[in-house]
Amino acid sequence: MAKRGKVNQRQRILEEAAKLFKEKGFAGTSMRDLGGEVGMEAASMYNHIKSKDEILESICFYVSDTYIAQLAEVKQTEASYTEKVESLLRRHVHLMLEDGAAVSVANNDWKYLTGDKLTAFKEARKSYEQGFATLLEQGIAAGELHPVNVSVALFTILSAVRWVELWYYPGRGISAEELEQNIITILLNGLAK
Amino acid sequence: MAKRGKVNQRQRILEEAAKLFKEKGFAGTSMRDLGGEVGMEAASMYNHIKSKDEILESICFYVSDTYIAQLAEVKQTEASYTEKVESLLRRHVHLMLEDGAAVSVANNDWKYLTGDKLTAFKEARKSYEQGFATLLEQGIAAGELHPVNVSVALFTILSAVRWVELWYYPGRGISAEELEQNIITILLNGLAK
DNA sequence: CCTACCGATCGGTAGG
DNA sequence: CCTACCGATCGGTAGG
Repeated sequence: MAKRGKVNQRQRILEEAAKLFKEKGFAGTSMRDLGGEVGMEAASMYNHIKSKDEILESICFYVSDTYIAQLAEVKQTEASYTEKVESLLRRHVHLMLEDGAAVSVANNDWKYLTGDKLTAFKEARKSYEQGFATLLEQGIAAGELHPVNVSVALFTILSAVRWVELWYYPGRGISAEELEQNIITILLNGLAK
Repeated sequence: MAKRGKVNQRQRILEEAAKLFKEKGFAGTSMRDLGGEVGMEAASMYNHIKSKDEILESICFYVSDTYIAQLAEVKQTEASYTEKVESLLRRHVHLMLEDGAAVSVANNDWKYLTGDKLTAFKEARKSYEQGFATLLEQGIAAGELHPVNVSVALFTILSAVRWVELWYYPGRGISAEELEQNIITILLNGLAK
């Protein structure tokens, strides 16, 4: 029998919640729905989590923390700016493939955060965007990248990856590596010959 | 005094609903919230609409109908495939700028459609995607576009435009024309030099 | 971890 | 277009 510690059960609740929130939205998912997936009465889950809001917070900050850590990793690398952008892009695709439900929730349901948590999440996101934008600016200044509007480039890149989670599953007729390479080719080299 | 016919009031309800659904999600918006924005009791709106679900349907199908009409327009044009793709892209950005809230709802809240309407919406979307994909395939076959995976290219393009509505407002330090041109440059010519 | 239950809020209807 | 109200469902608590 697998051990069912408090931590494990909490983790299970968070994982099932991410799947349900992605599918039906935070507001569209009831604690009774979630209980059904976890195999527990709604009331029983309150032994492992504080509130429905706290579940959302855990998922959103897990994602924003990961993004920020990845940016820091890439920044301290010794590589050209083009390579740094490419590397960050690959990490985006990877996280999407590994933890797509959580990324989806952080992208779409962060707006249901409240108070301090909402403020903190917006700040984390802004700080990540600033860091990424700086990378693009440096790449342009160094003559490595086309002199496009940095904000437009930033959001185009960030959005371009978001569909992956809705579309990709192994056995799609394309491997994860090919998927990644295709996205990078389109964004770095463009569609037109 | 402006005339307040039944049709006008219905239109106002749909417009306010699109804004609220975008902001708080379909499930997160109550009919009382909506009544507050429209300036009417929740119960009174039922003289103009059949149900909350019907509001969502009207918004989603307005958007999918528009997309499909734009695709048909572009397809019958005499132009290179690259130009057709560019033209379709420009229309995407335009609709986003003109009717951002509705586009946002069709992108994010279509999942709350039910029964026949859900089926019909999915089919409309699939038919649009097929049509767009065919354009890309033809462009590749003609040697105009890089030989990338068509599905990957399609979804990368469609997603790359979605952030516009969340970010852009006149006075952003960039005009609508520049915005459009930057997005097209990035997607067609790529970021790297 | 469950049963029983709370006050609040939901979409929607009746009747005027 | 409003008042009054319906049954259903919500997030969450008490007590065991």
